[in-house]
Parts: sequence; structure tokens; C-alpha cells
Amino acid sequence: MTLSANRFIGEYAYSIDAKGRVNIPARFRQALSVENEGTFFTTRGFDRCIYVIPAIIWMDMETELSNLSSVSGINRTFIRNQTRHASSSTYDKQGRITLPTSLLEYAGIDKEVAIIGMINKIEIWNPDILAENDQNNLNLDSNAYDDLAGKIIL
Amino acid sequence: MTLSANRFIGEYAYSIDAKGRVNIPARFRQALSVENEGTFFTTRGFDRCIYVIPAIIWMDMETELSNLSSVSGINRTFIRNQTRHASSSTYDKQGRITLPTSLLEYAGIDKEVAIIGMINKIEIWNPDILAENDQNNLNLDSNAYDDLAGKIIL
DNA sequence: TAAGATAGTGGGTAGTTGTGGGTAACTTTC
DNA sequence: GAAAGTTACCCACAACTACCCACTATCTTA
Repeated sequence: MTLSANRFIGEYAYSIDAKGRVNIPARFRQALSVENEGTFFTTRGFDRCIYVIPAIIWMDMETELSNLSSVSGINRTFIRNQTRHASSSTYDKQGRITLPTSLLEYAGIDKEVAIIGMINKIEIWNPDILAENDQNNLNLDSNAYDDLAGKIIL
Repeated sequence: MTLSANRFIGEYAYSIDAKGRVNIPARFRQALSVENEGTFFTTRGFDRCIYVIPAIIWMDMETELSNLSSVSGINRTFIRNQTRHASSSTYDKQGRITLPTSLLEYAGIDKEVAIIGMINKIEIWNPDILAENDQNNLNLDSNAYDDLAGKIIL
């Protein structure tokens, strides 16, 4: 276990090639596969982006999901949405992954992508949609945000 | 653990070379890497400067971020904003670090830099922008400043 | 004051990284 | 079962990064 295992930070601008392959930033590769040789999961993000999640984190989430009571309709919907678009995958010798077409469509990605490290997972965005999302967030009521910021002393 | 571990004070005038490398004042180097072999983090500062942060301090923040639930949109936005401009790095044999182009642009740095010790982190400025910032602060309403002053015994 | 150590700056080179394309294996379809 | 389409693996290359060495100025110490 090294420093920053499974900790993803930073934003990167990459592109998808004709075969639907995206490069994973070299700095992410080690963390993505720690303790689970190159295996990870891709699924829909909460926002209009793609999540790339290390196997360990994914399995933790699966456990949490399994603890939700199926009596609640909200829970059922939530569980369903988390799992139905998910699939496991690995990268090729160059460190690239091939993303399922369905996910690319969901995230509105064609050529350029923005990759963001979100600590324990990775987000892949269409840069335009990301910018749009940023813009919308400026208009949010910021009390909750300020509360968060107040707790983080940096 | 020695005296002044992770405590940065003083201002230094250095320059950036053609490769984007900045020297870290020798007096800062030990503190920057205490307990975590030469690793630290760079990111955007609140003002128009670059933060250089010791690993221990940054990792604490990362841990807090990793405990925020991604189900909340505010949390996602917050995490994204905290990590986007950040990257980890180490110094070379000469004690220099290479700053990402994006950060240099943000801070408006081309050649000369002012490096300021801010107790638990380091700020890197374009000297002109720093001077401008100082000038603007003269005009601030000073009530809040006086409040602070009341708390600091010197 | 002289000699050695430390600090700041500059540049070359080998390895890494991001990207493109070819070919074989596999799957699907008729 | 053969053709067409898809996927996965392999190789290639340009740009970039990190590592190494070198030089000078300043500080320390005997």
C-alpha cells in the first residue's frame, strides 16, 4: 500500500479514438488496480458522466446496497439504477479502456473527454456538458456548500 | 519530529526556468516532506496564487472528502472543485518541483515568483500580482481584521 | 582567509505517456 | 458453415517528463 492508494485527484483532457478507447491518466492506473490487478467497474454517474470505479470501492458499494431494504420503492429504484448500467473491465497494454457505447451515449461523449479524479472514483465527461454543469452549480443556493467549505481547513 | 515541522515562514524571490521548474527554499524542503518522503500536493489558492501543501495535511482533507456521500449533488460539486486543479508531486535531486502549466496560467506566472511561507502550506505568486493584492487589501473594511487581531497575541 | 559544503540555476538524455493503426481471434448473422 | 462485423492484442511513433550531471554563487567552518 503506497501513498494515495485509490485516491484520484486532478483534471485531464484526453480524447477517444475511433475504436472507442480512452486513455486513463498514468497517475490513476496504479490506484485503479491496487490489490485487484487491473480490474474495475464502469457505470453511469449521478451527473451526466461516466464513473470508473476500482474493484475494492465497487464491492464496498455493493455491500451497502445489499443492506438497503427492498421494501422501500425508492431503494429498489436506486439499487436498480446503480447496477443495471454497470460492467467490469480492464485496460489494454497502453493503459486504455474501451467504454460501452451505451455509456458514451448517456454521457454525450463523441471525441473529447474531461477526466476528473473524485478521490475514490473517476468521472469521464463531455467537456461541454461539464462546463454547462459547472455553470448551473454557480446558481445553487450555497449555504450547504459553505458549510462544507467551513469544515475543510486548507 | 523536529521543531518547525510543517511550519513555513518567510518570503523568498525565485525564478522559474524554461521547463516550468521552481526551486523550493531549502528551509522548506524538510518540512514539506516530513513523514512522507518528498511527496506533497499543488493546487489553486483562494487568491490568485498556487498552494503547495504537505502530504499529511492534504491527505487529511482527502479523507474528509472520501467520507462525503456522492448521492448529494452539493457534495459532488464540492469534491470536484477541491480536486480538479490538484496534483501530487515530488522534487528532483536539486530540490525543485515542476508546476503544471494550468496552475502557472491561473497564477499568471511566467518567470519571477515570490514564495511565501503560510505556516502549514506554501504560496507561490507572480510578484506583481502579489503587490497588487497587497494594495487592494489596504482598502478593505478593517472590522474583521481587527476581530482577528484581538485573537492573536503577539 | 582559504577550503569545503550548500544552494540556486541551466541543460542533455533516456524513459514514460498519449495516440494511431494493423492483424488475429472471436462473435454474430445469413 | 462462410461472410461480415466486432473485439482484443500487438506494434509504432511523437511529445513530454523525470532523472542525471554541470556550473556558479553564497554560506560555513576551521
